[in-house]
Amino acid sequence: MEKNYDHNGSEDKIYENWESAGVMRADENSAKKSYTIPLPPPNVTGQLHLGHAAMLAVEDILIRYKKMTGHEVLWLPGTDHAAIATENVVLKYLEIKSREEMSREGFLGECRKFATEKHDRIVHQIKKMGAHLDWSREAYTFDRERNFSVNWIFKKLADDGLITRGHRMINWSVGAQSVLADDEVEWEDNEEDFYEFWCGPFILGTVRAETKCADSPVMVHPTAEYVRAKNAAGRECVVTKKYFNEHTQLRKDFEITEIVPGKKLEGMKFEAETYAGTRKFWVVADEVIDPEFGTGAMTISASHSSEDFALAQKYDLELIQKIDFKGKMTAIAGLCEGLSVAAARKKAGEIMVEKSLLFQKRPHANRVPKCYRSGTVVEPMLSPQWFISVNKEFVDKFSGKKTTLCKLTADAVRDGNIKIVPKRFEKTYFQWTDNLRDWCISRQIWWGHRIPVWYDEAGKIFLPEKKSVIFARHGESQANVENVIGGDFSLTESGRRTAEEIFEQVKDRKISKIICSNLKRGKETAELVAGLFANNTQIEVWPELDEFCSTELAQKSGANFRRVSPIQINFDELKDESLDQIRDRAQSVFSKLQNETGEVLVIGHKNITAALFHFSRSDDTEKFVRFRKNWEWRRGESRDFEFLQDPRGNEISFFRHGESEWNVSKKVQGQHSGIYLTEKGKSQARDAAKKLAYKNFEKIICSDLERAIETAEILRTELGISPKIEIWPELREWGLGAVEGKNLAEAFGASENFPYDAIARKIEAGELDSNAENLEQLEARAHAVFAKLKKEKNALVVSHGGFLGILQKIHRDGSIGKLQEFFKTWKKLENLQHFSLEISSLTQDEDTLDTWFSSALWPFSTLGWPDESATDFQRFYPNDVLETGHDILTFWVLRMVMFGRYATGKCPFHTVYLHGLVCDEHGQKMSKTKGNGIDPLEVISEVGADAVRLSLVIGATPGNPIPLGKSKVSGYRNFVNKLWNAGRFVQFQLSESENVIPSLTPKNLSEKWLLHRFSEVCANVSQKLKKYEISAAGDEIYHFVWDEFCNWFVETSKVSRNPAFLYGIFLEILKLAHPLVPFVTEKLWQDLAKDDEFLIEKSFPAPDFQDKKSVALFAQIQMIVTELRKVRAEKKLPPREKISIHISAGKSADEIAAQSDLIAVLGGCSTVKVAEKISQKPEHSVTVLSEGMEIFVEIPFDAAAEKTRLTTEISTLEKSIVALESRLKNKNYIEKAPASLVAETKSQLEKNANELQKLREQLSNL
RNA sequence: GAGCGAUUAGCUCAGCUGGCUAGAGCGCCUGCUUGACUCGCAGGAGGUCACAGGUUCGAAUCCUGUAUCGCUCACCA
Repeated sequence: MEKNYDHNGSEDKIYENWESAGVMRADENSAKKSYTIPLPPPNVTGQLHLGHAAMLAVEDILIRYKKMTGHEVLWLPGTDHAAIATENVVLKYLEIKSREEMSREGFLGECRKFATEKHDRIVHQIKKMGAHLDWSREAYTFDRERNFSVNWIFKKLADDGLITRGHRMINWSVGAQSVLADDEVEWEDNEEDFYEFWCGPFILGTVRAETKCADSPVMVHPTAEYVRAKNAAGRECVVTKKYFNEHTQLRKDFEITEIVPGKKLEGMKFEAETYAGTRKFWVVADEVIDPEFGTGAMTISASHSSEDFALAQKYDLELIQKIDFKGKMTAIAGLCEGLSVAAARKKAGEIMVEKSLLFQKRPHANRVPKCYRSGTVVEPMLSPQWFISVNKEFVDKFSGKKTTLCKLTADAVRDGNIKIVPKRFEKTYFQWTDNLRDWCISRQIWWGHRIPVWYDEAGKIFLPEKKSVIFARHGESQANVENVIGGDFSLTESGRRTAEEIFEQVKDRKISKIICSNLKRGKETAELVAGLFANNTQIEVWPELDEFCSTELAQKSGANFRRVSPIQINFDELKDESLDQIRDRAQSVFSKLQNETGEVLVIGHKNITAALFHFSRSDDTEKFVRFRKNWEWRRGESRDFEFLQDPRGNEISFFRHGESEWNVSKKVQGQHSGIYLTEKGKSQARDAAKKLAYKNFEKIICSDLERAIETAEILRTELGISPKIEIWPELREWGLGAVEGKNLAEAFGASENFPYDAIARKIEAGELDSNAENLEQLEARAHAVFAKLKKEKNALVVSHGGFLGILQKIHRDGSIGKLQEFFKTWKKLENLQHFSLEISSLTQDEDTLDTWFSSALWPFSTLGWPDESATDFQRFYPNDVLETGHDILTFWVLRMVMFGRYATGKCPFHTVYLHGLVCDEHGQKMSKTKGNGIDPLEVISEVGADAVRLSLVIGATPGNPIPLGKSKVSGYRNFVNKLWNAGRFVQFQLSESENVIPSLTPKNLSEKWLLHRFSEVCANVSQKLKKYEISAAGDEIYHFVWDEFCNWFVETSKVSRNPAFLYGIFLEILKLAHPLVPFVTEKLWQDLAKDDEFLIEKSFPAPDFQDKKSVALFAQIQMIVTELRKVRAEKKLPPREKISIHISAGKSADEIAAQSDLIAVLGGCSTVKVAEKISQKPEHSVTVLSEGMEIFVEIPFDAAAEKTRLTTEISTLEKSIVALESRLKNKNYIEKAPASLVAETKSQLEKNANELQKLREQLSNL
């Protein structure tokens, strides 16, 4: 072993070993109690900083401790896509100013590439800290799985009416042409002109003179006193009394006519000139007006200030945009139109002077919001945004009670279900929950979860649709009986009966279609189930639903007739189809399913269905293998497969009326009325109705011709849901004029069923009479129908063959074009009874969601939610502890609680532990400009991760700044090295004997003492960790190892060698220290312990050894030794020079005498004589008192020096005696203080008095 | 402007529900090439616990006020 611990040589290797051995993976099947911490995901493009390091250290200690105390721990890692931050980094990296320089897809591609590249860096850095993370479950806030959760909760919120769209003030950076988050705005102190100008009789004040061109009401304070004054010229003036008194000019020129409390001003109306024209004003009183500020009156710029906007909403004022998004004045600014804000302000001032509106201009200290990126001014602007209504009531699915998101969030902490460490942050938490405003979740950036909202051309809003497909597993096949895997076998008798079981489960659903694989057992089951439905439901065979067991595997198991459970499938061995291929197949099935309408029943196979369930949300093949192992599906069992589907535009179904009398007699129908359906036509309508039953039509719209109305009525009756019928004459068949009623052959010279070609030719050629509709008319009618249909949703339209064709053609091509060509395809569709058209197409909202939206789901979106039956969710949710920096309590923690309670009904964790900001050793914030920043990776390579962890954890209390400096770090490096060297000592001792078996049986005094102390320390550490007093726990370990084990015990062990115990206790100490310093302890464990397991797999020590007597005796020995050392130091005796001592030890003489060897070695004595009482003090000796004993040390002494020593000791003793006595003299003390304390005081006094007595004797004997 | 926190040794900080002579690390001073470790060992000096009141038998600890510093939020027509 090296003399100094080489962290660089061992840490990475140890971590690799942990990882490859899989010790850090949480076993979802374990029976142990779970303990879960979600890792706050660092920015994927970020670098590890000390805040991360502190977070990792604290969480790792908790995780390792819990694991060693018998928990199944899951510490789930991941990264955050950090929307705005990443976008900015990528912009910089690409050296472009704005993302608009690229296409959306192109830019996102660059972001994705960049994020993937940087991902490995941050992950590597996290590993450097020794974090015991389950990398097999690594997640990313912007992957497919998380996107699914995001959309799911968005949909849920929307369904509960909690998502709204509204206007809201945003920070608009004119320079960057982008919205900024509040924390991206920098405030700059500025001295600006404060304009005070006339507005009718009022004098108003503002810095932003340019915005005062279209304000309407004048706001005053309701109870403040206003002065109404008039000058000789009749000019009126209304200002607060204070303002009036402060301005000599006003006092001089104006004469007070009236003093009015504000309320009387309310309702006052006047017309007044502004710099941009005359406007009407009225007066409103509101408390928000500060009568002390300015003139005590103001007007409202609703579109350019958030406070004003709030007022505008309160008083329902018109919103007038005065500045556009380019930072230029709009037309309302009159002469200032088109000017920049700064120029407009100057110009407005000049106009005010011209119009003598300006009363005065004075300097005013102001703070101006600036864009941190472009440095330009940030304008508050109004823009449409999406919100979560946090104060709106809804019915909580879990409690069944009415509540609000805000209440749910606050109550989680208020009811004690979540504890915040340190507690004082609960105040901050409540301060937020009590004043929570609607959460604006939309961001005008590209890198993020796109808002799952679509609009049609009319601006109507569409949300994703929840869709459910029923899956049922086929019945038992011959292969099951014969224990063969794969192959194409038929159902057994019992397998055939499974169909009835399936039917029972799904009979009440409106199944429109059954889909099955191309394998016999699937098809047969499907056929049997279909047969049980009265209307003989349609079956579709999808070969892509075939099971994926490989033929090789089938042969293997088939040949041996050995049962191979799917759980034993070695996915690497799948030769026929790789995991990647299975994934692609599952995903294509998924997208095909999305095109299905109505309720669909899929008869599936176990493995491919599992793949479908998994890969519909995820691309991760490794996770699929695990998922599959936990996924059970009984034969015949049905399950709902729920997913979200992008909305389609408004889809309208069209239906051609059934066969009419004239169809049979082959007469031209056109718009001729009085034609009715034949019996065949009626039954056609009834059949069709069955097929359309799943659609839940709200309305049937039909033309006003009898054959259509008749059809509509049959449909209505058959559909059984009584949609109303609306008659639209514009849905009539095209009008053919004079030929109507004639025989087809007669009219068009064609006897075929329906001579479209001939009709088309005639219409195009204009050969029909003027009563017939021409192409323009037809086209206009079709467009009118579409325009009207856009307002409908879920309607069924009953019209006529020819006109429906026109509608279809126009929908596809925009115009009729050549009818003949069109009818070539239409002919093929002649027998078609119905079709659907998407009347309007949808476009998705351009905006993305606030990063915190996806982060808020982190504690459960990583565990399989929204699938609440997911193994991980069942096993590891709720989480236990959420540990993070206190600065994001309100941003993140609060939102996790909100979404957690809302989406899962449970608090996502029970404890929130907040660490402080890491700062330098003088408490200064670390910053690049100050140059006091510390790069954790640099420090790790200098001193090792263990030392860094200790530095960040010890001496840090939750919520308070964590000071970190070089000296602190090197101090803990020294500790790690100390531990290492203790290990070296142990190894050296072991090398001196053969086959030492570690033992925890103490044989001598110091071993008993140490084991007793070790028991105490373990208990204390556990206690402290339970209370999250990590610093105190670390401190205790630090001092136990260094002071008690190294400095005392190792020294004593040199006196009486017992390698077995030394070995045993040292291994236990390694376990104790492991959560704190995992690397060095693991290294020592591997070097010393003869054990194949890693240290982390061992139990945290919890010995229960008590021996108070030995502890007391050892304390006496320690005192003696310390006193001797003091004497030696004072007398400057070199260690080589041994001393002789005599101890007068009273009753404990025998016990002390038994330890004289120990005293001799530790105290550097040549002889140690112990007696009950030594009556004669040896010559040339110094006397020291310790624990009621007298120790005579035989050394030449200097009487003068001895005198001063004794005098000072006497005086301190006297002082303490006075204090103790005065306490005991106090009656109240004796009566009110606890008896044990009083007794203790008494004995202390006695002891001190005794010592004082002896010291005085010694002094007099000198 | 509002809220929260801090003020303890030269420096950085512990001190949990009040209770022996207020602790640690670093630094400082004095010794020591003791056979695990100079990234060490032994010993030592150093504090009116910001200030002023109050509660209490008893206050660094609880309460009130003052001062200084820090953090967070809001941003003022």
